[in-house]
Amino acid sequence: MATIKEIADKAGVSIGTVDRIIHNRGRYSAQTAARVQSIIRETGYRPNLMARNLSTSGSCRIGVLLPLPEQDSGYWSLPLGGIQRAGGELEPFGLSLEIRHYNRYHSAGNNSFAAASSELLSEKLDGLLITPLLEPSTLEFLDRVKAGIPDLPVIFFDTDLPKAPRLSYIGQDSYQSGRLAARLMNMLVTAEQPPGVPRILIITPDSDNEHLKNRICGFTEHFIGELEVLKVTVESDHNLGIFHKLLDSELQEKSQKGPPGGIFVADASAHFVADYIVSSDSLPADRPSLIGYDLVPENCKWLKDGVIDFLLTQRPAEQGYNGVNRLFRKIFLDEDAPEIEYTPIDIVTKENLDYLVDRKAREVL
Amino acid sequence: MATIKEIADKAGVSIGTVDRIIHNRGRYSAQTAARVQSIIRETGYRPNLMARNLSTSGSCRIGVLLPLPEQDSGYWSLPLGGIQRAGGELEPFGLSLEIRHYNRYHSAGNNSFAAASSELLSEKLDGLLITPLLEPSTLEFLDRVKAGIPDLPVIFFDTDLPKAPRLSYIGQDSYQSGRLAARLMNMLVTAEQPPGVPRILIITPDSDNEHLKNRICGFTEHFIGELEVLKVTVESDHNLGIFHKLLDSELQEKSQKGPPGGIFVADASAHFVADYIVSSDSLPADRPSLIGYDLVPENCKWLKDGVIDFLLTQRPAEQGYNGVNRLFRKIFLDEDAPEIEYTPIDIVTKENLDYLVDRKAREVL
DNA sequence: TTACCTTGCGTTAACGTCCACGCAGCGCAA
DNA sequence: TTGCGCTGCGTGGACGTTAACGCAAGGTAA
Repeated sequence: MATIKEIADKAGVSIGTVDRIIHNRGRYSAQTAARVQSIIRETGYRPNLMARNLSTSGSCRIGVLLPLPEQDSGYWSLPLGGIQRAGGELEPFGLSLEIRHYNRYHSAGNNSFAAASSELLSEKLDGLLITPLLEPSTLEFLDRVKAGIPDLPVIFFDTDLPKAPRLSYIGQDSYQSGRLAARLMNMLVTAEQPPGVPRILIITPDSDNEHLKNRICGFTEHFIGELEVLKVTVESDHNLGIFHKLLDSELQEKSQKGPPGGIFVADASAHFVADYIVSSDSLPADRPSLIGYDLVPENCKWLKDGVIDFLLTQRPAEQGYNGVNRLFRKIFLDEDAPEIEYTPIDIVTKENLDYLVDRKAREVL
Repeated sequence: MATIKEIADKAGVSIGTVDRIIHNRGRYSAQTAARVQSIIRETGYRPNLMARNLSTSGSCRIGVLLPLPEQDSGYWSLPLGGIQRAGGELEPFGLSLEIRHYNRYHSAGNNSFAAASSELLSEKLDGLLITPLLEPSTLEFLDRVKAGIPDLPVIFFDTDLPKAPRLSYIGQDSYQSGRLAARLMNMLVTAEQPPGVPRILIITPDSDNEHLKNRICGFTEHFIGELEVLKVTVESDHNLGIFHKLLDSELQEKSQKGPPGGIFVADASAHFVADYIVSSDSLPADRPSLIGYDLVPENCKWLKDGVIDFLLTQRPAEQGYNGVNRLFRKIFLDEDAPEIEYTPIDIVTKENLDYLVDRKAREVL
């Protein structure tokens, strides 16, 4: 591999000049620049990263901004796990993380987001990984970032804001996962239920979340049978009592139709429904099939117990891990990340759960 | 972070002495060694990897030994993809790979394995990643390796040889995946078949492969219904003609029992069965359910077409990727790998296939 | 005694890159 | 004329580690 010294020798200049040309720090003539550039191209020179890192005592600080880990049934601890794993693995190479959380349901003024983002702004960052759930606040934050550090690489994960100035997005195809849920539900209800057209309940918080809408859209377009959508309106985070009351009234009111053959829960709160199912007397011993999302601890428990039949998930830990990794490689190696990266949709049953939950999370169960 | 110089100052010796103690290269007294060691512990000193790598112009050469990529319906190109991806990602950090293939069905004398392994032996290697399918040859090879480079880190993937002197194993829980296949088959045959006890065909090459045995064991122990095992004896690699003849005779002889309700193919050759199903007149329009293994291109095609219902897989690309990564981190950072690492069992349908197949493989389709 | 080990250190030049300097030559204004 | 700033370079130290080398002090054998 060629070194700066060799380039310098070939060009008949000193390493200082080559270095200035490479980093266009001025102090060279256009002619020498052209000569050196062409030699660099010819030799296929690439800087030695070890030397560079040693010399600059290269630190790569990545700011991370995501909701409080315990929110959404603990969903956010999953990407957080991946983020921290990547942070640990890349620490020997000079990476450090600045992780901040915000309350995604604290909408009145969004002080929580503002505080967390301001903290990040005051750090000297080389990259930014964020979940842009609160669109206006995020855009405002990015404006301020841009004013301070003009071309800071920013990666979104979980949710996209295509119009925002981001490097790339790592996330999920929620429509397709809803479609897959429908296929599985079709199998379940014809296999385990009495003949006849099954009635299916779709449970979703009444939020304007794109993912939830898309999952439900994918589900309804591909499910064969009668569907009924039950929106559970929750002001802030979910809550067991609310769910139970809503499900009670739902099943009482519509009891003439009989119990549902299956329930599709579009977010991570399937465990609330599972709680309800096992504790409720109004449902027959022949439980409805239940499909939900995400490997939060409570969901895993009910999957193991057989109350939840399937959990779908789109590898939140991998999203976090890849986000950090991509940013690091962008900053450290100037390697380009794909603009959009979808993580695979996993189908989880009690048979393959164990190998999908990482060790730390498994200890909780 | 503390440096060697700081350690040396605190201990009242020179950096040369500290270095010799760290690498126990002799030339120091027991007392100074003890003093320096304790200071190292106190300060939590860890060597700067950039500097080390720069100084040694550190290269990390990993030898890889696996079957020919096209064997087993092209299965081996999947881990190979992961291996090459890791190789590319870690190349900036000084990693280089020496990849050699062998013919796993060339059993008479196994010249192919011998040739490939000898080639690797003549390279100056820092680590070894191998698929030990041919046990005696592998053990012999490892003996020769050990004679040359006493404690070369060796990682097995795909298949384990617990008694061999290896660092760790990265692979799959094949029993559990068979069990999962049984659960899915139960759902399929009760959902899509006429009522009554379904008859299921299990197809497997008559090899002594542990994975295949375990998958079938897991399947038979958890399937509810009538089972019939059909062993397709193949001398070397699979072959379409053999499959078709065997299936023909199978279905002719036992036609009084009616066509099978489902077929479970325990290895990557489900696509041969799919070929047979669509081209055969002896089967009704109502096709048997079909569950197979692994995302080889032909399997993916039939999954997309709906002839194969489910494919199970245990992330072969991730196995290869992790193998290289673990070795690199062992060699470069002296970081310990877990002794056994199981990759998750994925359930693949036509709905989630796209995000599980990497770009290069997708282009083939 | 001389010659030649060994032990226990210290010194120093790499490794490739970055960057703060230094310096000559030139133009320009006071 | 001096002084100053700019352009276009070269020089050399630093980053932390490695490993070759040097060198006394002491031991041993001839």
